[in-house]
Amino acid sequence: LMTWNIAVSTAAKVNGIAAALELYNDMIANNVRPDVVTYSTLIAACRQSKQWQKALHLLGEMERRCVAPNVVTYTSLMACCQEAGQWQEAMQIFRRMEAAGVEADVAACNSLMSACSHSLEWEKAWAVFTGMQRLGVTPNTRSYNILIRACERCGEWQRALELFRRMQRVAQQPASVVQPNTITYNILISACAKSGRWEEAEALYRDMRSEGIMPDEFTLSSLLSACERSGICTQGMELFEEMQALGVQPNRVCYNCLLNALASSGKWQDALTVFDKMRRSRDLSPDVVSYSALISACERGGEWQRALDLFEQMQAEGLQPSAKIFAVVINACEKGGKWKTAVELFRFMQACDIELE
RNA sequence: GUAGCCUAUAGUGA
Repeated sequence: LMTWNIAVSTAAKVNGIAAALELYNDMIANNVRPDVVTYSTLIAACRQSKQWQKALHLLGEMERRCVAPNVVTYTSLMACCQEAGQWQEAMQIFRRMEAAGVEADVAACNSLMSACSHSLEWEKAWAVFTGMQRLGVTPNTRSYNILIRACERCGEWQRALELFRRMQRVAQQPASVVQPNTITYNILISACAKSGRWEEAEALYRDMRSEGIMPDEFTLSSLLSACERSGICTQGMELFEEMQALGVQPNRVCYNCLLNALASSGKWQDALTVFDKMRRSRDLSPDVVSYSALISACERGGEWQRALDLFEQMQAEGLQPSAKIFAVVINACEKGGKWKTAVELFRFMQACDIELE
């Protein structure tokens, strides 16, 4: 049975829920009785493919086969309720769990809070957090992360910061299971990035470093995104180097963020350098976003010929120019007085069935 | 030795 369960789990991870369900059917055909682990694995896999209905169906099947769900099953089920507005379903599952006499643990509470967070119900998430004490459950790092994220999502920034401070205080207590981590800081930094608060983002990053918490690709891309929105790029370049020295391997998103920051500062030469480095030193192939940023940078610098060359180059690489890229290239040609080319591009765009906003 | 929670609207044109 355990061998089957391992196979189901592996199939779900590698080939998705459909493959896992096939194995499940094979189990039954071979007269192997699936247990609670089998079902929990399958239900957890439904989350990946956002198959909330399938998860519920599996719960029904469990009951039909007289397999009792445990706390892991319910937690996985609640984790399937992260589509907007499904917090009430998650609440129902939680109550059902309690009614079945299954005790909630910290993961179950976290899963419920997370469902509330995705439904933009920070007050509900908060109520769950408060209720944990009553259930004899101690909030952990993830609990705080979820609640901070819930507040941040709902625009309750002050509350998010207060929670963060509380988290830091709780972390000081002996044998505390709470410790701000990379994700905690990433949530806060990306919130700052979204509203272009570079200084605050940078300050958080410095705190993070002084606490000895390692940044990752998300930290870097969030900070670079903050740079872009604040029209700063030299500090972004520095951060890019600094993080590599710390062992962060910038991925494509990081490069794209840096390219965007350079583009919005009009640094097309630097953007070209970064673009080449992305290819050569990291072996990352540029995507439509990369080209979009680079072409914008050239357009802003009046480099219409270069913009056109890049436009051709991306197509030679099999990339389909987006509406934004067409707009930028056409604009570049107009600025360069290349009316004829601009008109040709416009026709080509229409032939590609792309419309401008 | 097998299953669950922060992980994806935590990060780029979107």
